[in-house]
Amino acid sequence: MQTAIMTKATQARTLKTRARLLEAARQVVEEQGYPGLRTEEVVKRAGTAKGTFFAHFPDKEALLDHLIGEDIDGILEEMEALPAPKTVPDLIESLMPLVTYMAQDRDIFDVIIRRSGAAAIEEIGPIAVTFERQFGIFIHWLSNPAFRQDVSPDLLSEGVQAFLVQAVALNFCALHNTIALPDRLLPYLEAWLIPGPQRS
Amino acid sequence: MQTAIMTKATQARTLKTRARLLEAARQVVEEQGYPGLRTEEVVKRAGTAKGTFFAHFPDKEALLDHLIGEDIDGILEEMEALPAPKTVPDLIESLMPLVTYMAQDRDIFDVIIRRSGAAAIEEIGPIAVTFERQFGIFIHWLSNPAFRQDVSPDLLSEGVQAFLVQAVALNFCALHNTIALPDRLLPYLEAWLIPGPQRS
DNA sequence: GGAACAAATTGACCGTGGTCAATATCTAAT
DNA sequence: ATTAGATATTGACCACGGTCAATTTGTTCC
Repeated sequence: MQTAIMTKATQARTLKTRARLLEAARQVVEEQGYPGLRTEEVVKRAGTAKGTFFAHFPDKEALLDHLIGEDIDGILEEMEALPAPKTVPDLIESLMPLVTYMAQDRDIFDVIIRRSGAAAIEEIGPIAVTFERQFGIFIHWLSNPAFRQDVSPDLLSEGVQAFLVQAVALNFCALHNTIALPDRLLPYLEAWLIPGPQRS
Repeated sequence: MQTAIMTKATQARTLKTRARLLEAARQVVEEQGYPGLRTEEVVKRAGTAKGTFFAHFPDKEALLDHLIGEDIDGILEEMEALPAPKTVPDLIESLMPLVTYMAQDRDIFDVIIRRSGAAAIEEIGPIAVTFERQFGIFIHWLSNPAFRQDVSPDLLSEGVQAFLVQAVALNFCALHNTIALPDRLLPYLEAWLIPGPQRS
């Protein structure tokens, strides 16, 4: 029987292998950090051949996507538990775990940026999912009279993401990293979320 | 005599080699585009050994930095010749050459982002320079009563860069690329540059 | 059990960026 | 012209991500 969707067939083995690969990868990351993650090492610890790795993940970045996605999900978990911030400094404080995570390593940041939007509809990865989730949190937070009301919370949310990325990116830049992340975010987000009165 | 700074010594040869490498690279890019750029091919056409390439550029990305930097400089040249835009749609139109260039290819975009801030003070690359130049243009454009006056043109300029990057990034994302770049930029920049009146 | 098919696994192999000790070339001082 | 010291060039070599035809393992039906 071959109905339209028939996703049965050998799975127990596959699932175990995948789990072993992920566990091994976690271990390596814990010991050497993300920059030290080598597929060869993962495969060695998982006790599989290299080809097996690439049968489970289209490329190394897909593994990073998975791992980083999990990390970010954990952070968002905490963020969701927080009360909605009512001032910009509060907002920044609530954002800091996420920001610090993204700012920890240049390569991680690059992967996050590259994967934050899916490259094609079929392949929305874990990081892309976390960005949607993040987006939702921001919308919720920004639907608040404490912040500007002349544009939609959706738009505000996109802007916060844009400034957040900009702040972290500048932080990696020697020319501009003398200023701490929260201090950089403050003027951005105040101007974006609570614009002052126009002159003229 | 070994004074503090003594940057003399064998140069004619070096300069020629470097020029050959760059010329070869340009040729390859013209024929195959940036994605098809292989150091081996460059080196082959320049008639040098691989090691020579890496004696002239710390890594392949440094070459890309140089080439892309030149491209962007050409675009900024045109932008500087333009009159200062007085409305957001005008601004967007003036920005489009830059935006389209950045949006042409995912890998180029990644390099641009990674290099737009120097990784260390000593190594400000061509792309980083173009971003400073860009920044200056924006400041000039935004020092205009047509745009909001409650924050500095510097801050406005940083914001424009942030939104610009965000728009291009989202454009690479299948989930969000149904909307054209100028249409995506419009709400961002109107909300950023001409915030409406606050309610309350 | 075993035949027949599907799916997972293997590891030798490749492409490409990047390294480095050895060599060739240049410059300047005598 | 010769020598010494610096600088540029070379190409064999390595690291590491990724491929694929061959093989093993699992499943299904008789």
